[in-house]
Amino acid sequence: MKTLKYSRQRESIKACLMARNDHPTADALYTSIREEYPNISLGTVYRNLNLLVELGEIQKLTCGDGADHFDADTSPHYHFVCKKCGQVCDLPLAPMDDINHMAQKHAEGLVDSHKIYFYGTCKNCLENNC
Amino acid sequence: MKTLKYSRQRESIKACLMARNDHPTADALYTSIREEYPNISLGTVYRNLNLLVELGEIQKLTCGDGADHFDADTSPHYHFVCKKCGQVCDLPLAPMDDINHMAQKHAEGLVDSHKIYFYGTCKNCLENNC
DNA sequence: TTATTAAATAGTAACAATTACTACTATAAT
DNA sequence: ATTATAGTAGTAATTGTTACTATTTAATAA
Repeated sequence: MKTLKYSRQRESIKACLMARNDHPTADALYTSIREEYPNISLGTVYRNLNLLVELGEIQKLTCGDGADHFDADTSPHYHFVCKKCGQVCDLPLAPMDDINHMAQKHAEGLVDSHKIYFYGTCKNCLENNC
Repeated sequence: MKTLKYSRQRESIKACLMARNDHPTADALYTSIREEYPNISLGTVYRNLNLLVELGEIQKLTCGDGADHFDADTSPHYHFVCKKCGQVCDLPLAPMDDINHMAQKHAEGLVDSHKIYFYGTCKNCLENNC
């Protein structure tokens, strides 16, 4: 089997993601990591992000703006997406554990998880009439 | 302003989407429309799908499998995505009108809509041990 | 330590989904 | 019919992401 080997790049990617409370795309993360590791490869960022998702250490958000976003917080919570500026942020709404069961009653297959994305206009865009 | 002009291609795209209860990608729709219009262009399919989304006549689903899916039913309802085979289908769970308000209490911006994707294994994949 | 093995990397090429461009066609209003 | 303009087909370009390859690096054992 394939044993995981330490890499400072992977550590840096995870640390960098944990340090921010926005939910950056792979490319945005790549840009900020290059400040510390100027010649890290974009492929390395993508590969490690996917690996970390598989390991369950981070999660991937697909909110509909073309690029995937990443979140170091894997505990169940929801996200708000601004339709004007595209920012993605946490929405501290209590996780609805019951809705998988509610959905299960109406589903033919086996439901094991769900994602909710709320859409609207963020505070900043409201104030600046974007 | 830009006045909308009739096009048989657009009609066909909408009719074709309404006729199916799966939620095809642009490319899948393109394939089936070509049976009737053998030289319709993929760009035309994309352009019209986006136009119909803007007009609010159909909706776009971004469930995380790389390609966008389209749904002719714009009434509020949710979707189930099979993690094995990737099929996307309706989940006839009563729309939760209240959760926008619940989310609003915890959001800084203005919440106006939400999408829920349920994930799991579809009936067919369960039966066939996919 | 050094040698060995396999995982990870940088850099680049390839890929898939989508959009943009352009010359031409079709619709609708005069 | 004429004209103005939206829409199309076909293709090129763009974007986000993955695959490939030669080289480097981490873990393990001699």
